[in-house]
Parts: sequence; structure tokens; C-alpha cells
Amino acid sequence: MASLGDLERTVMGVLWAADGPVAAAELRDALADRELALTTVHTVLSRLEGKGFVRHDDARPRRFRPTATREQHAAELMHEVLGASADRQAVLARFVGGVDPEEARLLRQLLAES
Amino acid sequence: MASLGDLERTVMGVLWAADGPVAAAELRDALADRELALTTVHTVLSRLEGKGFVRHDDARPRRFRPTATREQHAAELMHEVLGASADRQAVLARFVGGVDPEEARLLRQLLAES
DNA sequence: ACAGAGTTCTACGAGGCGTAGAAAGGAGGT
DNA sequence: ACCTCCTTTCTACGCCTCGTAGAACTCTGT
Repeated sequence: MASLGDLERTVMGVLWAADGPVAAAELRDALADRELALTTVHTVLSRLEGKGFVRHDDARPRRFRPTATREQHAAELMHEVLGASADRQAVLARFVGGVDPEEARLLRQLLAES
Repeated sequence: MASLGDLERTVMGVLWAADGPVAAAELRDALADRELALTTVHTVLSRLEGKGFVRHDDARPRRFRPTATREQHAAELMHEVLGASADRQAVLARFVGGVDPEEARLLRQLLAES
């Protein structure tokens, strides 16, 4: 899977936090602390689009939205890491060994339901 | 966490597959298909060392070994992804939703034991 | 048709990574 | 002790990604 640079990740953060499609200018404003030129935002958005992380509609100020939720993305990453291992069982064992009790309980619950 | 390039990952693959420390020349031979110069292998090993992925002893042909097992590394990565999420529960839910039945059983078992 | 905003194209500099030559270091033989 | 050969370290270069943005082009409303 394509990985993200720093600004790219930040932009995804904003898009994921938003509850609807976001225009480039809104993004620039959301990242006002970085004082980005609007074209910079556009470049980053294009690259994210190329990597399949965002799509845009064809309304006139284009509106951008993530192609997956943050949670989908994270879960996919986890599966990817797991899938890349030869010994998936050992990885799962280690993974489970490291979750805190709270999450262990949640996991048990989730697994019981399915 | 530092991420790995292509050759770096390949080298880690060899080191993880080996069951003891490995000398640079052995690595070059293990990757004979890439026809690497020995110095190239050394460069990569240095970088991996800088990133904390390998250590070497001070025997005369230096011998290199990973600082963590492949499984430790993978599990750490998974935790890292999980930890970076705002809504860990949602990520776990999605993650569990995507594991195949075989692994779900294993997970249940692992969680029951703890 | 024109102005102003939005969008795409093009580009550059920094840093990471694959790659390896050149230089330095050490170990064994004579 | 010296030479030779293998090993290790230093230095470097080209490519690619990413942050950054100017320049050029395209709409849309008036």
C-alpha cells in the first residue's frame, strides 16, 4: 500500500475528521498554522487522489472526501501487516499479548458475536 | 517508527529467516540474484543498524542479527497503527470483522487463555 | 466579454534509498 | 616487520518522493 508523507497524513486527518466533503480552500483554512498556498493543498490532494485515498466530485469548487474511513484504513493496514507475515499465528499471539485488558475484553466480545 | 526501503526489507527477510547471526558476505550470497556489491550490503546493514533493526557483534567477519523477531516487529507495527487511531474500538471492530474464521478461532483461544 | 476565483501544470529543493568506488583497518603468512 | 588480501567504513551519486508553490489555464457570474 502507498504510504503517506507528513502533510499528506495531516490532510487525511482533516478529511477524516470532517463529516462531509471538503473544498481545498476549507482545507487550507483548517491547516492555517502551516500557511499553505492553495496550490500546495491542491497538489497534495492530487497526490492523495493518485494514491487512492481521496476522491473529488465535480462541483465547481471541487469537494474532496476520503475513499475510506479512518477506521477502515487503520484496519486494512493492520491486516496488511498481518498478511505480510509468514507466521500469522505467532504475530497474532504477540499482538494479543500486548493489548490492554480493556481492549482484550472488547475483542472477546467482538469475537463472540461473530 | 522508521520505515524500510525495498532492499532493506529484503535484507531483514534474510536475517529473520536465518537462525543465527549472519555475515555480510553470506547476505550477499543469499541475495545472489541481485548481484550486489559487498559494500552495498554493508551500507544497507549500517542503515538498518541506525534504524535500530539490527545489531552486530565484534567478531572479525562481523555478524549481524535482527534486534527483534519478525513476529515482534509485525505485532509492534499493528499496535502502532492501532495506537495512532482516535477510535481504537472502531478499528478493532473492523479488524476483527476482516479476519478469516480460522484466525478468529485462534484469537478467541488466545484471549481465553489470558 | 471580463474579472476573479478555482484548477491544473510544471518545477525545484530536501531527504531517503539503492548502489557502489575509494580509503582505511586488521590478520595471517613469510 | 612487511605485504597482501579481505573486511569495514567513508563518501558520493542518481533517482524518487514529498513539501512547496509559481505559472498557466478554465470556469462562472456579472
